[in-house]
Amino acid sequence: MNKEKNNSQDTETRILQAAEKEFFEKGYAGARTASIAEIAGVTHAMLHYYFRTKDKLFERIVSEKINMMGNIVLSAIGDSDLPLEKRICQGVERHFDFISLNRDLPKFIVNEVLTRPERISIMKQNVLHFMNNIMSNFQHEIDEYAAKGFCRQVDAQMLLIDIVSLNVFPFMAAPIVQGVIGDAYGTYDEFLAIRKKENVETILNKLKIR
Amino acid sequence: MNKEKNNSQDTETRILQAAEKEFFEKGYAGARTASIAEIAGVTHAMLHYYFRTKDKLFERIVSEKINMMGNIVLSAIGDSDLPLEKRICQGVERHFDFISLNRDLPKFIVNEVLTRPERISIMKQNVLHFMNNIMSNFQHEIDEYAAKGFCRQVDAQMLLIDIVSLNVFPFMAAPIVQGVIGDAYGTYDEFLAIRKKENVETILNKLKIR
DNA sequence: TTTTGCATTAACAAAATTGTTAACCAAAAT
DNA sequence: ATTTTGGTTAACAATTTTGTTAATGCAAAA
Repeated sequence: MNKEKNNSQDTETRILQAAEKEFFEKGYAGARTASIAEIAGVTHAMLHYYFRTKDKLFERIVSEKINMMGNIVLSAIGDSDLPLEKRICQGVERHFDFISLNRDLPKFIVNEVLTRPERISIMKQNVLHFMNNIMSNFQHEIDEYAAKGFCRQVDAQMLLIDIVSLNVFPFMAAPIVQGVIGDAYGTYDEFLAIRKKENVETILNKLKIR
Repeated sequence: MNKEKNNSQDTETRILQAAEKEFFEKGYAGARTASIAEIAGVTHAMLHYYFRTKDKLFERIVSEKINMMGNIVLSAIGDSDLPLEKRICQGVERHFDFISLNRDLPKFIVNEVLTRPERISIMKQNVLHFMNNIMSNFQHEIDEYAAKGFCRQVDAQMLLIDIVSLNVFPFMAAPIVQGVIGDAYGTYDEFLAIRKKENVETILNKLKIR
């Protein structure tokens, strides 16, 4: 009985959501504007009405995701007001959880951002500026702990790369990993829970005095 | 003076090489048969003459690469006739070097194989069969060393995933990593050499008794 | 020498994909 | 009441991309 009203806001966001799904699954080249429109439940002329071209629509998604990628990396460093071990535990876990909630994001970044120089530099501008400060503080904190003999003198940047490497891989290569492990750890999500702890351990191990 | 002879062999392989380059750079959807032909230096009708369709040409490349992927993973386990520590050092290093020589392979596998169920199962068939035997031997060896008190009782599968994670990431995410580290380690290839050692250390650390 | 088979080419056809237009409609503004 | 505005649609145009065909050349076999 209640007529559908003219809902410009709604269709725009529906197109954006559909576009994200399609671009994430198939990449820019593989995505079809007609599919996006179909997923969004609108005619494909609407897509062009709102976003003009496939390219402009894509850029909308990309710039959104480039920002997310900043958080994904920074979240791996943890809160600076916690003691070092806690901080690192928290950092690894938060980073892992972040990716778990955005499982296709790393692949998208690798394919659609890291292949184009302009986008790489946008990402650097948005992330790197923060990063350097935070990282040098982080390195200081490690150095202090190491001076007191509480941990080894590890390189903060290397540690960050370790964390991201370990956390990203089980999501990016999920089908292979699943093939290798079989059901030895239960469902894949159960494996991931175990893997998360494993990664925390691996990182803490690098810090511990032998 | 020496006339070019009818060189069917040559043009076929030229097309294959060009196809590999194009598919690796742009993926299936982004690749253009006309570009492939141009890179190969032949008319694009030749491409269809030799491989019929873009799809068939692509499958040729994919099946070749699926086999390489078997090696890439298996190389991470090392030679079973070496003592455990040596074996792991060698495994990590060989795996790292393998990827270093095939830097675009992991991305290609993630995008073009892991997204299609049929191809995943082909890969599993080609890799998994070997893997299980080798892995269970590997686990046995670890267990023996651990029983003697020479190392910790670690999970072989987890260790393998650690190795592959750590080794693959600096290549797949090279532009970001480069952005983060800047020139703190010299050129990127110099960084990679350091990173290789770092990865060996990280893995050995997981084995060492604390 | 003629014929046969294959490689090669250019031009063309077919299909898929993106982008545009003109007409239509419902609601708000005048 | 009528005009205007913006969303919506269907049909169409333009472009890009894949795939085909008929004609040509050329080297080795018959």
